[in-house]
Amino acid sequence: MPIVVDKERKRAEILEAAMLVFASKGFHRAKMEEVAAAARIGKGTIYEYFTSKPQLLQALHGHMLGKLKDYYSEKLKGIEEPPEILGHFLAAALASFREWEPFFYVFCDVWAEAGRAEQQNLLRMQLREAYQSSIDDLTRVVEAGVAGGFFRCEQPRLAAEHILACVDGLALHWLYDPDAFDLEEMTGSLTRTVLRSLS
Amino acid sequence: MPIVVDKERKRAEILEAAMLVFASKGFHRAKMEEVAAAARIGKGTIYEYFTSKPQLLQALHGHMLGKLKDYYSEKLKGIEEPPEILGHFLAAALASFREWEPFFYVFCDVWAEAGRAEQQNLLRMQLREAYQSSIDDLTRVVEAGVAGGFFRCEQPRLAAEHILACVDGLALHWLYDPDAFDLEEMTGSLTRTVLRSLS
Amino acid sequence: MPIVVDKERKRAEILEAAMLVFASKGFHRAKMEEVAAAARIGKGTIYEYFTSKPQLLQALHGHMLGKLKDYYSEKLKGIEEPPEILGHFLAAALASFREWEPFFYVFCDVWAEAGRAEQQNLLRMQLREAYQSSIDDLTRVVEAGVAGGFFRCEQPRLAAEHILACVDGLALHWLYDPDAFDLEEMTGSLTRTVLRSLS
Amino acid sequence: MPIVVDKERKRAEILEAAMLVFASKGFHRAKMEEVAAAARIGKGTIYEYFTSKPQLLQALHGHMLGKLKDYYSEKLKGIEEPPEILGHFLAAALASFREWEPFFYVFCDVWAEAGRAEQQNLLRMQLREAYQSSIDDLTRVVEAGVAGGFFRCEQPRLAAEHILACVDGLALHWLYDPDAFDLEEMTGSLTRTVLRSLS
DNA sequence: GATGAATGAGAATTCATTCAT
DNA sequence: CATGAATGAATTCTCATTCAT
Repeated sequence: MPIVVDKERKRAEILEAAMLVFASKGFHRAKMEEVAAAARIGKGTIYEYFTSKPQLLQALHGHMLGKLKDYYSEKLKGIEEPPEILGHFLAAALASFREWEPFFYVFCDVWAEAGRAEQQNLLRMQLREAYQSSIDDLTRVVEAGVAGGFFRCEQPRLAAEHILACVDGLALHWLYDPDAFDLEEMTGSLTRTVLRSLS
Repeated sequence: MPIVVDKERKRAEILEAAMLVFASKGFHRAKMEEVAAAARIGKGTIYEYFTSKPQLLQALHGHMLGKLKDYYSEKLKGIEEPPEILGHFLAAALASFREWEPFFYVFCDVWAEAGRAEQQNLLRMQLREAYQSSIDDLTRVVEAGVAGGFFRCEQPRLAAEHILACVDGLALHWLYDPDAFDLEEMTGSLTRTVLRSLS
Repeated sequence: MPIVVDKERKRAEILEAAMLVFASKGFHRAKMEEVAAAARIGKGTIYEYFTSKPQLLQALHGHMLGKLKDYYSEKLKGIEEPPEILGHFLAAALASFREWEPFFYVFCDVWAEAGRAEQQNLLRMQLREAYQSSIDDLTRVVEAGVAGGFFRCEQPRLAAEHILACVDGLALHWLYDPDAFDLEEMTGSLTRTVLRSLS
Repeated sequence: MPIVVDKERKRAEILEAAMLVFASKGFHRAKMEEVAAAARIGKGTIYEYFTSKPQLLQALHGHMLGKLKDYYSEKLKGIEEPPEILGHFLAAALASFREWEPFFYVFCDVWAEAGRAEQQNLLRMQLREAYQSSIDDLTRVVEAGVAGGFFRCEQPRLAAEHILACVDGLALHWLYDPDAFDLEEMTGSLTRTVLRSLS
């Protein structure tokens, strides 16, 4: 089914274009026309793939979540021991600040958009689910670590929350002040702190 | 004889109105007219106090930072021992999620706006300075704790970063999913984790 | 397949509409919406062809200069003898007061707008060039008349200035007081005076 | 009645301020507040002396006409012979281009404003009367010249029209292109042409 | 399916004017 | 009288979206 593949590819191209444009100009300042230009298609064509600008952002968000998931899968492939998983996760997370910087700018737009509850607010639901899912994954790692005798932790889910919150908070801080701290140094420091707090 | 007006008070009233309106509708969806209505003044009057909508957001951000500072001063008044300071700080921080919820919504707008560098981008600079200042304060607490024999910590500044990042990340998560965790439980858990990581 | 439009024709239609609207209400009192309505298009469409209201005026000015040029070319076609050229020119000029009355109203707006130097002030430059060009043309006629033994004139350029200034001044006066003088009578009188001053 | 004198003086000060502001920014771009600032009074005070912005322009126009009249009276004082009067008038007129440059900018605004007939349009009537009056004066000079045997002229009023139109046209041209011609040279040339055309 | 010309709802901002002091 | 804080009508310009081709 080559036509379907083609459609899928074009959709992805639009999303990539949207990401770059939204990241550099901000969701509200970016024009659909600019996204179209970046995707090398006509303005009207976007509407063949997405119903509206907010929906495009939501789709982009979903797309980004998927790419992040792939990124982590890749980085954590074959790693078995919970402490190691955590270490690699943190390293991957902090490394992503630089590698996926545009993502984080778009995330800020998502946060700003998802904030106010509206007609269903799919964006907010999507955000929530993504968070839940991440916490779930991380909680499982911590639990596995406890089960395997690596960690000691009475409330694994709360610990997972701490870890993820820390990563998000650092991302935000780093985004607005890349000189605030050294990413490599921070990776080491954070890993040590997290592992120590679980021992 | 010209009408005498407390310009400072009126300015503050507009800022309070802007905060509520921006928080509930989002910066971009909110109209200046709505802010004016909320402040019970005419549309044009806002421009006697602020030069533009973005500048109003920036001023609001500064206003909010000031109020948060006062809030923390109040909550930490008279507390001397570093571990206690940290505990009260964390309690105050998590309590502020609920108490100052509108602030956090506006912060999301600020993050989205501050992201893209424009004419100087005062917003970004203001954000950066506020962050630096918070980190400085927290670092000093950790250092005092080390000096007083309460804590052990080789890189107080990085520890301060961890703590602040964690708070911010939790705020964000809680904002979009108030059921994600119980605030009181989290306060205890976070305090324990932080204090343990410094012992 | 995109809609094919004769952009040039549409542009001209907007300019014609703008001329009528500006002429009847004045540049500053006319709304873009009125121009659009007169051109039977949507408000936003004007901005597909012109970047701003002042730019529309400038474009209109250029358009009018072109039409005036065509008008004179037409009126003077095939006339060879310098005295005859001058006579026909003056007749055409005074006749244009009535025929192109809207033009002159718009010229008043142009004069008022072009006055103050701003970002380059294309309007002023355009005005200057048009004037220069007219003076050049008229000077050449006078010179040809001198060369052909029809006229005696030591400073043809200054003479050309007199003639053109006289026409413009009369236009202005007639515009605000059509009863000030009889156009036909004035045409004869002016022609006689000009020709006598060159003999 | 010192109070009345004071009122009159203040009114004149506002008019002088308005002239400078209107001349430099244009009637429509100038703000009442700027006029007030230039007159060193409060914004509201203008309305104690003038009922509206258009009325201020109209009053200013009247004020300027008066000053011009005084200027010419002064320049032509004691001159009796019609040819000399004409010569001095033309010299004064062209000299005024430089000396009273702001006047001419404001005149452009007046032309643009007076153009469209509205509720009575006092401005237009004022303009017309001023023109009539000038033509009358000039006609009388020509007639006196004819009577005195200095000139030969069958239609003195039309001749007066030519002269005045020429001056106005030159003013306009010079205003937008001060390099178009040399004022002194033009004065001589114009005087010679005018006197010759009347001989 | 793709396009981009056309659209008009919508919002920020301006500024002449008013009027309480 | 003079003032300048307050106002809101008015207008430009933007841009997401539509739809004829």
